[in-house]
Amino acid sequence: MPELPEVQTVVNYLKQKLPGKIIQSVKCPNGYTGVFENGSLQKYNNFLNSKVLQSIHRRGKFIVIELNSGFLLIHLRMTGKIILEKPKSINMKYVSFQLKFSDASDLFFQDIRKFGRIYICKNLNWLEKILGLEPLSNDFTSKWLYEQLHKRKRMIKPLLLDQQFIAGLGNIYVDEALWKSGIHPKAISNEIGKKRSTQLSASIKAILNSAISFQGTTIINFSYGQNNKGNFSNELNIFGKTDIPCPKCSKPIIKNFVGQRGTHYCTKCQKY
DNA sequence: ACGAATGTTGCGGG
DNA sequence: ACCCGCAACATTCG
Repeated sequence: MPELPEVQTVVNYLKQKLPGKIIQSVKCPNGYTGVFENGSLQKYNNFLNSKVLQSIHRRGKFIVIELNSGFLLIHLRMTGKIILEKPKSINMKYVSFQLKFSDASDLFFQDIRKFGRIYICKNLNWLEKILGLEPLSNDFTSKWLYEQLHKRKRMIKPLLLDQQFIAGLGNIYVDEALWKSGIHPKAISNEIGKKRSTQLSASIKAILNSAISFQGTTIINFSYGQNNKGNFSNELNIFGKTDIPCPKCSKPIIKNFVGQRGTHYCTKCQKY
């Protein structure tokens, strides 16, 4: 259930391992062909065969692998996991995508819930169309955020989760950022003042950067490489802390649904 | 034992 | 434009 920091962590890991590898073939070990977002296994084989993996970066929650011609993208969704060194006990039942490289190594995409998707494309124009601003980019300023919040009239939490608005935030970090900036998850975007809006943009950047430095958050099953876990779990203030005293005011933290997403917040610290 | 919930996203409908 | 409900799927928790 990777969000921006987890995807960045995976990308940082892949960067040291993948560049230079040459694809020999594509497999779908468990037969779940729904993993191929744009075409059949046959088409993926045709497109990827003999391609050289070059640079790797993150855009939103997408892992973008640049090939010598075209791109290979991976979206982990809820339970997707990339494994490079084959463990003795890998359960191929959950591996829906596999790359075999010319040096006899492999990339396994293991995905228990099968929501993850693999994309192939010639360019990234379509991606830029569907994704909003990168929250860690220089363009994401307090001024930008304030203006954007006031152009709309939406509940702040669903808005922050909207990938077309800001790319990369998910349930954990939105809850954390709203708590840190004292904003109620149901607050209406254009009613958030300059001060808290500025606080929000700063909180988003600070939390994401901190989470990246801790290799992300593992709650249930995020891991990368050889089962490395994210260490930001210990740094969470609000997510998953139902009934635990708020670190700021000691009032027990509430969990409710906001826009169909489980949402943690403090009714004393977070105001409309 | 069974229904509900899980960190994601996309769709259709109002 | 936006919100809601539900869908994809498997596992775990209460």
